[in-house]
Amino acid sequence: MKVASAGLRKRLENVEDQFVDLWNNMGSLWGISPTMARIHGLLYICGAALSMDDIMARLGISRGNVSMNLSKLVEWGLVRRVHKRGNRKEFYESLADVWEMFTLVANQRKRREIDPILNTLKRCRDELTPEVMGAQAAKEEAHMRFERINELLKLLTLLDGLSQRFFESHKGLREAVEMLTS
Amino acid sequence: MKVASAGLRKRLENVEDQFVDLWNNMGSLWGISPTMARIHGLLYICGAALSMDDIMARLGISRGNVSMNLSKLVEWGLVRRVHKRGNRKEFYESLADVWEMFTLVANQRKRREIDPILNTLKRCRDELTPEVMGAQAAKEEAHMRFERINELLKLLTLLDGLSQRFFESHKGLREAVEMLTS
DNA sequence: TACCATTTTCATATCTTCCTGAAAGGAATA
DNA sequence: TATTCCTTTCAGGAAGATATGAAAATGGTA
Repeated sequence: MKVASAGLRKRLENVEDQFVDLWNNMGSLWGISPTMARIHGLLYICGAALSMDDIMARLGISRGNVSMNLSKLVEWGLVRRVHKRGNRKEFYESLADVWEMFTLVANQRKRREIDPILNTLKRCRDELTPEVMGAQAAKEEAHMRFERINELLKLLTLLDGLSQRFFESHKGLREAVEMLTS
Repeated sequence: MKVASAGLRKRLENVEDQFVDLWNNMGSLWGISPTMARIHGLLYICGAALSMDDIMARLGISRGNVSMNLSKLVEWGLVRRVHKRGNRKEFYESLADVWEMFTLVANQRKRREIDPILNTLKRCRDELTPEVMGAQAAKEEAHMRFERINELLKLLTLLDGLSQRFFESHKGLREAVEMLTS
């Protein structure tokens, strides 16, 4: 019962720490480096605009590290820079809308990772067609490989379509909710 | 035009190499280590049962490495051991059904990674309820954090439900197809 | 049981990724 | 323009993840 009657500040910090740690682990799932995730986690859970020094102190991370990861977060669009008038420092704050955050990441990963994969797969498949291989394409070995690649393409295209549908805009969210509650 | 009239074997190897390489990159997406992915890629695209020596030779990987990664693949259920009678060696072959492979990985990652995250999140949320915090829970700072965690939980629970629906069984596949073609 | 073929394990080496701190760069103020 | 405050960059180092290869274990065969 060590936090039974702890001060508010202490309790909040306790929750924040747990959350940051959780976000840290989730990073790999989102394809985000752990430290980047921790910083973002802190900004999200605090809900306030923090300065680099705040973040350094709170997470025990060096200045350079914070700086680089913050710029990546800004690039991703998960975090935005905030100027406070009368203060030279820059502050940073996270998007507040989880759905927006999620679709941002999903769409970017699709573009950066999924689409290239689909293209390579198509190239592979095409190298096994009769147009390219001539009579050799009919050989069992070639045909089987063609089929396997094709199956994969069909599945990935399907998943791609689904994710488009759900993550492309805010409408997807509503649709998803309806789908599960109907 | 270097492969214009190449031998069948050579052409197949060429495609196989591309595919293995692609799989290697996809590994990170599936939460699978690159080498593990390469081995699995090779087994999938070849569609045959290969021995450890085959794999070592084809991918240029050491025996110990192949051994360890193969056992992980077997653990995951993506690859099965095959005994050929009259041959002491063990052979390994990949599942052939891409949908099955996908659901296997999805379900396992859910269990290993998503579920623990959901639990931690719930714990975090509960620490911010009036039951635990008393009057402090009403403070703006505490309430805001509670809301943010709750929003996140709602979204993740939704996504979790969707994935359940799609990846739990073969029915999910049909449903997904219908959804996109309707 | 002794032998041989094969696989597994694990200490060590290698590679990659990430982090630090100090120096350089920028931009607001005086 | 000089000064001050703050941020970015990056070479070098630390930590972590992977791979190797040889020794130990396993399990079939004679």
